[in-house]
Amino acid sequence: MFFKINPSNGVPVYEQVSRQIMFAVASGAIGTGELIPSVREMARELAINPNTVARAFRDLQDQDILLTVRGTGVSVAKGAKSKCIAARTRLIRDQIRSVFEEARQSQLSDDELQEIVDAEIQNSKKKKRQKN
Amino acid sequence: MFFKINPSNGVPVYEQVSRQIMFAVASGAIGTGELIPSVREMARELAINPNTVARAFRDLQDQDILLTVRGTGVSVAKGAKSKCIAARTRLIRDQIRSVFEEARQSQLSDDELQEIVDAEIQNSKKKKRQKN
DNA sequence: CATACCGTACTAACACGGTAGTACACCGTG
DNA sequence: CACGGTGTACTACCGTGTTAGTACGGTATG
Repeated sequence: MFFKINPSNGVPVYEQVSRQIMFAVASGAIGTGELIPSVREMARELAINPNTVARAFRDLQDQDILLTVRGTGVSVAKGAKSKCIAARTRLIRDQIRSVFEEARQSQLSDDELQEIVDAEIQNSKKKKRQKN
Repeated sequence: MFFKINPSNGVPVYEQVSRQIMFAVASGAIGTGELIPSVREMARELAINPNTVARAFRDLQDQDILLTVRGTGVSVAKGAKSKCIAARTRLIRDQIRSVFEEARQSQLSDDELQEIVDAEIQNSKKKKRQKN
């Protein structure tokens, strides 16, 4: 459970946290029923405020992705994995759609857009290979 | 000079304004030396505050893209077009890179990412055709 | 029962984006 | 010169994201 937080990203920190948890559940890094690190511990690891982590937990709890037991901790709810996989796909797709939309209205040519996308997707695959 | 502002986009309004002006210069919609609408007029058209427009103007002026003459108005600086074209490409590329980066770290598979990208780029081309 | 850890709730403070309103200096035109 | 339009500067205020600190109730463990 070591993810990265970018405080100057525009994206609220609490949303970055909830996304990363969702991603971990989607990829199976955290399994159903498994306990996740506590608010305080995660806040310490990520060097952010416990309240910010708590907010992320609350959001995920409202979506029935996390299940919290007072005094014990927070675990992954039953059926959360499929929800997280769907949410992940939706999130990435919406972002891609948004960028393409902006590219379109900026009068960037289809060819140039395709060129950039191809170059970056190759770049991304290369990084993935380096990581593995 | 009719662009769209999305106040609940996460992207600051003043940045949306400066981007749209850059895009207009890049695509040739506004030529070098040409006067652009005044702070107050643009604010009225976009239904936002004049201060927000003024901030966008100031940013572009600092980048030597706009040239302001007190009492007269704001015009497009010489050599701004190539700057705007470069900035546009950089902007789109950075956004795409950022999304791919998030997709990669979310453990989304290359195949699934490629699938989403292909579908959305087709979608984008279709919209462009509809517009023309 | 005592302790430690858990999630939760609350208030105060700060930074930033945005709005609102006002005032000022400059330029073009009549 | 007077007037209107221009960009600019400034203060005040609000909403939101974030931090900081504190306090409370519940649970596990000894």
